[in-house]
Amino acid sequence: MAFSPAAKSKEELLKQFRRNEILDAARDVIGHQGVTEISMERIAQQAGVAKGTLYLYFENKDALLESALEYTYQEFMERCRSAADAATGCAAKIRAIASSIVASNAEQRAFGQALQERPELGPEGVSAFSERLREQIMPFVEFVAEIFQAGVRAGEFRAIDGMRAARLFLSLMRGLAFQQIRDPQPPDANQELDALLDIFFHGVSLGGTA
Amino acid sequence: MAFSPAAKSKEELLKQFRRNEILDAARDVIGHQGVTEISMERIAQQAGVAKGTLYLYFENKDALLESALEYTYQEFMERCRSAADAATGCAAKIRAIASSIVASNAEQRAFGQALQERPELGPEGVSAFSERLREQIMPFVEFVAEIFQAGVRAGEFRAIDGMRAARLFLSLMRGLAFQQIRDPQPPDANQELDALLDIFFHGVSLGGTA
Amino acid sequence: MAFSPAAKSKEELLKQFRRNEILDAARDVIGHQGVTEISMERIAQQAGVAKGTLYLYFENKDALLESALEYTYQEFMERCRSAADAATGCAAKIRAIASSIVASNAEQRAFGQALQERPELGPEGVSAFSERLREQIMPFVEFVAEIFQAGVRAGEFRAIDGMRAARLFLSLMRGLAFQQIRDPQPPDANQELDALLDIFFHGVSLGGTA
Amino acid sequence: MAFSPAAKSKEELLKQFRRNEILDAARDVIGHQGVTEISMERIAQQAGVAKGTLYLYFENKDALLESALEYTYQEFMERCRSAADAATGCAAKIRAIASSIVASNAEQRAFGQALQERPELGPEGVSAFSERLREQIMPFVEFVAEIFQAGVRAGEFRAIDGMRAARLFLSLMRGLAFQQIRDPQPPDANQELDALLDIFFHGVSLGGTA
DNA sequence: TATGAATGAGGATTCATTCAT
DNA sequence: CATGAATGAATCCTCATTCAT
Repeated sequence: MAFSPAAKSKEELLKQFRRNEILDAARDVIGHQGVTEISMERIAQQAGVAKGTLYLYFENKDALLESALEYTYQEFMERCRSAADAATGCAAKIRAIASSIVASNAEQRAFGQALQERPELGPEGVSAFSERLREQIMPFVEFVAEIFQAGVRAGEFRAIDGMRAARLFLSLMRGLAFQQIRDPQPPDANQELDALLDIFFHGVSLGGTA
Repeated sequence: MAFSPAAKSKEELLKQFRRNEILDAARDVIGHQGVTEISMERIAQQAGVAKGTLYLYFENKDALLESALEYTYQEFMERCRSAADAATGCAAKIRAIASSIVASNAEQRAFGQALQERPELGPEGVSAFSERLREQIMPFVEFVAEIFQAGVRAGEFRAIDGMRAARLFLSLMRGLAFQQIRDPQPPDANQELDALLDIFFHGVSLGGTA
Repeated sequence: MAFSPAAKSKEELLKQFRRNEILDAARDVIGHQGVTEISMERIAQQAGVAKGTLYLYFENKDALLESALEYTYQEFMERCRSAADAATGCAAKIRAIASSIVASNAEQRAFGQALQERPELGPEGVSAFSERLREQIMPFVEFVAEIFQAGVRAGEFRAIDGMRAARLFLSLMRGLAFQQIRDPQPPDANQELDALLDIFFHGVSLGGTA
Repeated sequence: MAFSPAAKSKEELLKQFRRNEILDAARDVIGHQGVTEISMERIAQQAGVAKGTLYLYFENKDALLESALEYTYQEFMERCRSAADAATGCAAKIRAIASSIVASNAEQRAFGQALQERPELGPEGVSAFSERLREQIMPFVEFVAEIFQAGVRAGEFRAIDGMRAARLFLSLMRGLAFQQIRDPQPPDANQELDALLDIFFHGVSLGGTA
């Protein structure tokens, strides 16, 4: 009758493992078919399980996709944080994050999708879906914002608003991801990145700060 | 108007008018439900016509959506061009375009959607759909790029690549649109725009041009 | 004309004329597309009138098709009767009818269709449609039957039942029509007819009448 | 059975069984409504399954209908072959086939439909559909033709062409089926058959072979 | 009388979800 | 737990029919 704690945790682990297998599969499918063209059938195939099994691990399709996006985001944001932590100086941290994003993007085209945040779910934010994604992403945006703030305090950056800089920076990265994904023959990502960061850091204007 | 090319007879005009009514309806629905969640039923309701009527004006759903996006883009790009032409100086032209976009966005939330270029169609970009949209947009991107080039030649801007600057600028605008659309209580768009353009023009770095 | 019974006023005549034009068009379309694949649109195109106009002359689609089949049958049966009347001897009359059918069939592929009597309308004879066609055809079957009866009385034919012989004969003709219509490279119709009539007249058995 | 080729596992058998249940249902519906007026809804009702289930067993409506006709034809032709094989003498084989057809027809009114070979698909015969049916039927027509040829060689029949005799014979059977199906109060099928075969075997002419 | 734009019921097909095994 | 056959709501699209002009 009584469960041995070991057995229990083993089942827990197995469950977790299965869950992640499914999320990996979902991410792959997202990467190949885009977020909205996905069918449960296809995810099940990719994960090597039966359709019904998906419902043992996830409430429904939306929950699964949401988890898959979260999962991808988490991994990606983790990577960015590590890269930032390893760098010295705020500009360097920003560059490190940018490089991480470019690398993630190269590895996981799905990320490019995820980054675009399922805009088809509508601007109203009605769907709990996009709401929760926002919640996921906000801490990361704030993390980047703080780097900018620190840079301002450290005298590395102008007196800009951290959040705005963060958003502009991430828009830039999204645009780059977009180009790399959509362009049939995209230019070298790192060159492109350097050129864009140059503009981002120094502005387009000739005269420097007003 | 850009969308009623040489409409002669009364019937032609009426047909054109109806067509545009439907496209308006589609744009509204896109604005409220996102591109992929739309049903013909819903568009028909919004347009105040029967489902079958849609098929008198458009081959099928994809053709209708494509036209609706084109329609929105055309109108929007037209507006931006006019604003740019009316401004003197390259920086001023860019600001004028930015203001147009903010205004368009305020009026037509659907535009925010359209601007995001149907990413759900998948990374492959295979579909003739997204391909045609790219073709629509490219001339506009080049138009903006040329403004930057002119600015460089005129000594208003640093020696930046026009296309990259244009893409960065449009990413910035997309990010702003995104914020305005998604944020439940977005900050004032014009203030926000000014702050972002400040960063865009002068960069985040303190030292000005390297 | 057989189908304009006592048309008096000019308007009546015009109406009758229009009606027949439409029926011709319908027959042509039937000949090209089969009975069930026909659309009112297509008939209207062929007749050179607007869709709505069809409804000025016919209650609905079924009534139109029914009339078109009747029209075709009438013309065809008329032709067969004339041919039979012109021939001397019962076997000769039968041959004459057979030749008429082959000729009609060659001219009007639609006839082949019509001859097959819209079997898709179901065996139950539920539809008033197939019922009325039966009524149209019966007199003609009886006309042929009487030729056989006369042949029996005249000593030209064995003591067979006229109706059965008529039905067998018409089945034979239908089979021939079927072959000519469906076979991608049908053999010469007249040769084929002669061979079949030979079997029909003399039977397959070697010994003659038992 | 001809329709369960090498069914091994229990699941295979079950699947085969379900498939046949659906085909039976389709055949019934064809028998009642004709080939073209059928809806998937109706077939599903008759089979006692949901609409979607039909698509688990058949690609689409056309594939289902095609299979249903094939299924009916196969069963019917199998039956005719068995009857023919069991009979001695060519005339007897032909009679045996005729009896089988009459019996099949009595049991399965749908057969009468199927026998009429979907003429609504139009004279062009372009559709792969009717093409495949032709391919199904041809071997059977040839089978009957060979019986006639054998009869000629054996001195039972006159020097007739086997294929033509076969076609005439099958036309006769079709005509009989038609009568039995359409006539509100059809005469006794066997009496009718005997009378028609009498004409078929001995011809209508008095004089025997010319 | 003639038109043809508009209608909307009807039908094929898909796919997320359930549940008996 | 896992399965995958079955379900049926939802969606696109067609086309016979109507009716304002």
